[in-house]
Amino acid sequence: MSDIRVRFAPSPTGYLHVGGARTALFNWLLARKQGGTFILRIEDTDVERSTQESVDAILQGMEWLGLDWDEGPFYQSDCFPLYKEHVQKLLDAGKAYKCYCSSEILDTKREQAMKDGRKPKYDGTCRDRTDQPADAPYVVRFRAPQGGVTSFDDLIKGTITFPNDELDDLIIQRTDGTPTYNFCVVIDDAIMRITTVIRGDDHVNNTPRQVQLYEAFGFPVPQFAHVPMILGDDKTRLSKRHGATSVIAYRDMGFLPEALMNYLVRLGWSNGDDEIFSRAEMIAKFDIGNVGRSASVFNTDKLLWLNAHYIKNGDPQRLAELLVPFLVERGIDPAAGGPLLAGVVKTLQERARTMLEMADGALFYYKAPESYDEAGMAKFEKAHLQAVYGAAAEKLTEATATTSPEFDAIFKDLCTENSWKMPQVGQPIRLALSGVMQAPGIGEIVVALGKEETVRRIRKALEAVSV
RNA sequence: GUCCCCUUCGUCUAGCCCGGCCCAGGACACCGCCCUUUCACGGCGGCGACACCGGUUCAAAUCCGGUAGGGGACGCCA
Repeated sequence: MSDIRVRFAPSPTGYLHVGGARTALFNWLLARKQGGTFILRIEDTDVERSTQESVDAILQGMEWLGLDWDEGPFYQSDCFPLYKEHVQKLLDAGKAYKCYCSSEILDTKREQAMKDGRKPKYDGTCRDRTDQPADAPYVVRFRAPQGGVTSFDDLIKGTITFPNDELDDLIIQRTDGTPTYNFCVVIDDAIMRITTVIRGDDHVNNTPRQVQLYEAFGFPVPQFAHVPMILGDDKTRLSKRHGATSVIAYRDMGFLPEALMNYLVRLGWSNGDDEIFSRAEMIAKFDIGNVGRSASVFNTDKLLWLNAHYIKNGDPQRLAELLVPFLVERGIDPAAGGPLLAGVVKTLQERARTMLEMADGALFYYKAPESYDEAGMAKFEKAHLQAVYGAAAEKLTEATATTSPEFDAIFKDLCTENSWKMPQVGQPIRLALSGVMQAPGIGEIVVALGKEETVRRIRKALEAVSV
């Protein structure tokens, strides 16, 4: 048991997207590997944009992935008094000051600076102001050190140094008295005794300010690890316009949580040439130091490949349970009759890349074909089809045909007795049973369907070709 | 614009810290062949990259410098 403490701190302004999920995963992995503590904290200081729905969506996403936390969820909105108290401390120590500049003035100054090609930063108007306008609204700003540099060692990117003159006096408390993000993270991470801050690298620019805040309070500065972003296929920041980014959307598209986890862990991190990682393996092998420094592109093809792998090797019983909602969506209730779902799943495991594909492939088991693939039927003479169906129906009726070897024997007999070639028998039967040309092995289908239903479908096909 | 970061096959990456084993390895995708009663699975093979320029060195993907390109940040959002 180590005393490493990490946290995942999403802001509840939307669902859990894959980028956030990966950040959560890396935190979780580090905690689990080292026997540390993984804390979930909801950063909802922006009351305007935070919603309960988002909180629920985030928790749902984490639960689906199996990212369990040890403490929390804590809500920053519950801690306002604590932040206030710390703002006051800084004020009392002269390390923060009240600023009466209106946001309008600030905005115009910022625009002007951008236009002039200067870095837009607070000009320090109120930094040394001595008068205290009585009722004027104000924000509280941190009195950032001037001159010199602030640097920190990043576990992933190495040492990063910022000239202090690039940093301005950031607002730590808004006009309405609420604290701002950069201030809250520091207080929270310090109070929760976070030892390692793992977050997206869009935060590196915030880090020096936070370090200064830690130092102003005399808090120990945690270690930082900034993980690179996940990009869309056009190499820009992943967003809705790249398609699905929500973790739950992947579930609904028929992805397995272990596949998404495996994909995410390999995005930006690697362990030699290994591609497949079980939970236990990723925990055992994960090393934050092996995380790459550059952004990576989200590639659905590879995710699909991993998903296929986990479907192929999954437990049929569990897959069957996961498949039910997809079937119900297609108007089929496997519990209402028809072949045993786990048996159906077995015939589809090597063919489906997603549960959605599997559901589509499973439809014919529960709904006898009403029509037959025309191109497929057209390959055979009508008389041949009639002969095959007639002979097959007769032979199967006599047989037990409840196992695959049994069916194979019948199948072979049909071929030899009539001197037919395998495809001449196989394809017509496949058509009769599934209606389509691409389906699982006929033996598998027959076993799943059972003798009676098989015979029924062949007779139905016989009728169809006899009119 | 300013600051910070990044740069190996189309994509994910190994190798880089500790130069030679790398005319750069694996995986996905793609192409071909084999297996096969369909589709898939699987097997085998192919295509394909060290951003660029200079320097250091007997030797550089690996070290140093510069250039270019990309991303991020610059908010009383997080």
